[in-house]
Amino acid sequence: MLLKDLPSAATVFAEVIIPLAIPKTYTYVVPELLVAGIKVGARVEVNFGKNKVYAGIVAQLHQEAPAQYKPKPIVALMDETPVVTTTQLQLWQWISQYYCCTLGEVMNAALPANLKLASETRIVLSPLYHPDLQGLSNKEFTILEALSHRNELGIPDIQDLLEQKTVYPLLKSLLEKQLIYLKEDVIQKYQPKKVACVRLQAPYTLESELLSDAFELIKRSEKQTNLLLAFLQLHQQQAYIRRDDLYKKVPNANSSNLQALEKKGIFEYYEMEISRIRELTQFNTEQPPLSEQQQQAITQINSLFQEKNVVLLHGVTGSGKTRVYTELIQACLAKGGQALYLLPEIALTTQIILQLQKVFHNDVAVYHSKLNNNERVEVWKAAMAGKSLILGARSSIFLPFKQLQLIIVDEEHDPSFKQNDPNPRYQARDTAIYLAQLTGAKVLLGTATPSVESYQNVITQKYGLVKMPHRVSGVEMPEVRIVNLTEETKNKTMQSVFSTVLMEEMKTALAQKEQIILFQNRRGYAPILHCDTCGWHQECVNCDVSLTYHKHSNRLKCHYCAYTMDIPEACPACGVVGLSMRGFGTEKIEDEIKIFLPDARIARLDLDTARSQNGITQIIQDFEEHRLDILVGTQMISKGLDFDNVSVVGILNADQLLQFPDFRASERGFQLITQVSGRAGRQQKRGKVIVQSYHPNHPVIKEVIDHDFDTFFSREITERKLFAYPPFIRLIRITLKHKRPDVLQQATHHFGQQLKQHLGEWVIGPATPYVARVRTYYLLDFWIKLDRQSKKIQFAKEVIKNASEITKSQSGYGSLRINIDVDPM
DNA sequence: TCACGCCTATTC
DNA sequence: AATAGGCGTGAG
Repeated sequence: MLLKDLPSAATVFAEVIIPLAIPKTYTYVVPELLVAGIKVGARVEVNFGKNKVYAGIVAQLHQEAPAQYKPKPIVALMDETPVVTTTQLQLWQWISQYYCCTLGEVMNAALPANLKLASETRIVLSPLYHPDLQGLSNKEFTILEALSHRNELGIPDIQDLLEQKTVYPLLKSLLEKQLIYLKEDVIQKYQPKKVACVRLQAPYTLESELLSDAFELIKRSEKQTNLLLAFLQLHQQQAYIRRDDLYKKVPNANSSNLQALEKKGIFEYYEMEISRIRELTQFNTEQPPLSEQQQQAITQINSLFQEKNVVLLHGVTGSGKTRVYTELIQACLAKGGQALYLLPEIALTTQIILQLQKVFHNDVAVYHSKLNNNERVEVWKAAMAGKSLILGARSSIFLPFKQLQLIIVDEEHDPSFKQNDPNPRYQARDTAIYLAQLTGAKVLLGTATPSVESYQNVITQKYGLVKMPHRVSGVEMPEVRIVNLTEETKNKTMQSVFSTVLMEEMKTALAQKEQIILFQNRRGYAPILHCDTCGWHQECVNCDVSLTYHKHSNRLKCHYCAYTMDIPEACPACGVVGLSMRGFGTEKIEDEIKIFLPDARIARLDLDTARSQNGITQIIQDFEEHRLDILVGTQMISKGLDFDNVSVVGILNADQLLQFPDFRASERGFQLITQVSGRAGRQQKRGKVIVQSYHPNHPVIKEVIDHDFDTFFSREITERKLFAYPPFIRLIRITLKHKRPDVLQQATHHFGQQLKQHLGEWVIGPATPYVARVRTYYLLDFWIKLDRQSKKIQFAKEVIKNASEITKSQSGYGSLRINIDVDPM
């Protein structure tokens, strides 16, 4: 070995997180030139694999040379200051360990796309190319042809061009013939937003008397004079003047007028980097005074925070929890802390954003999935710079907080805090509690319907509890009435899907110009297209579910994958013409109301109507401002919306809400019905809730009617204990997926044996899940029930990881997918 | 005979 | 996750 190959004693190595689903960090040499500048938490450009370039995050720096291999060098540093704090790295580590996924997957979820880096192989034409070249294959020629028209192509472009996936051999041969080059570009994607602005040129300044000279200079041009006047006027209100603002102020001015001013040495143009975080111009700091109940709650929360890190605020719908939050946030900010306000994505409507912006002005930044990438980076940087309040959905726990002192998790019970599908399958509420431990912050969980887990933590004294049992300003809880659908059907008093009682209440409400919400947790028109003769019904070709009929598109749609198809004219099984519809969804309800109440203004809020951009906001705003009388919706309408004129809420089929195929059925049902009911009667008047059900004696329905959370909880917790479900045990679900059912069977057997060998009777399964095939993959589940000692849990996770490694490495099981879901919901 | 597709190992 | 290399199958 040559002397120069020997690592000197001072050689520095970096452990780098690569944004992929690979289990470890990778070790790179830090070239001597970069040693001084490299930092933990900063991004570095590294080569990975044969010819890939990634932006990795430095997780650790050390001097232990790896013995087994010669590490590659870091290509370049991408940041002078870290983009990720050490606290975040600790959080990532915890998530990857607790939720059984790789650090790379956490990194992918945590980092806004623009802070990641794209390694895009671009193909460029070589000057050696000539159109008359001989000896090229058709495909090679096609590529070169395309390149001579466009000067650059990506791999996906070429795949599209040739309509085939494997293009690499072709490119390789072209590379060997030196007809193309590869341009391996690492592209920095984030671009600050810039706007064209105008300022005074030296020697002119705002106050100087020289300005009169300027006016003198342009006195013959009315437009130029107006422009200068407009400029001075705008300067009273804002720090910088956009060119577009000037045009708005002086509508008849054009660019030649401005250019004239520039030529005369009065104005000059410059590019200003502006923030994409929308700035609010209207201020209104006045908050309503605290009610006695709110004041008490705040006092209790603060005193509980002395001894507990987490407090549960159990306040009925309409008790004014938000006002309590704002008070606590203000106190936190006053101490120089940052606060994070987490809530379900769908509840992040303009309603709550505006409400908080009115109090906190530009101290609020909003972070959610609808932001574009540049906006995300700006919120990221704002958080790092110490932005006071971040309002955000699930993923905002990943922001780089500097001084986090308070986390509020609103609608704490909401299942959407759990990410279910791609890794990391994390529960944002639980992760937030861990994050708070890292930063020394306090956590307030707020809800009208606490999750069984959280409430059990109250019972065991782990969390503090504060109650707000009354609605603001003495409004009564809504009156909940139950309608027995079995009887109504028997007595033929149903009008389509509406009972007489509901119909009458709706008519009364409309007559008094009050609004109505109808809740049906099923979208589409009819969930089943059914042949009455032979019993056939249409299933999805990719999944084990029946297709839902959507009237709007007049097609059958799968709610698990993207599949849609035309309606068969006749039954494909027996040939009888005329299939009938079974069941009903939001779309049908909307249609039916139009028949019975033709004058009512109706809108529908579900995944189908909300998909179109701004859909949700528009519909909610219309409803708020009384341009609509009736809102029909799925569970979307149950989340954090406050309307002040709703007097009737109808739940069309409560049984459906109690039929979730798992142990959380009752909990979900109780939460949904209570939350939807809570939309009724919020200002002066007591609202009415009509619950239609075939099983009016179901205990959960009784408990909802009585607004009796305590009875619900004690009954539910007894059952959870009896049947060994969370919160008494810890649950891990492992799903195995394969396109071929026989292979899946074998692999599952193999995998199950290993699990059972180490975990014994803790392993349940394999069991066929509720939907046994999704997107052409067959599924089988294992459930692991563990007692809550952390040692055992850690051991079980190791066993699961090993078993999946071993099973996947077995020949024939290469394309087997194994998903591990810790604390599934 | 080579091209394509499927499977497997590997990535510092 | 991405991808190169190994090996088995099919049309010229």
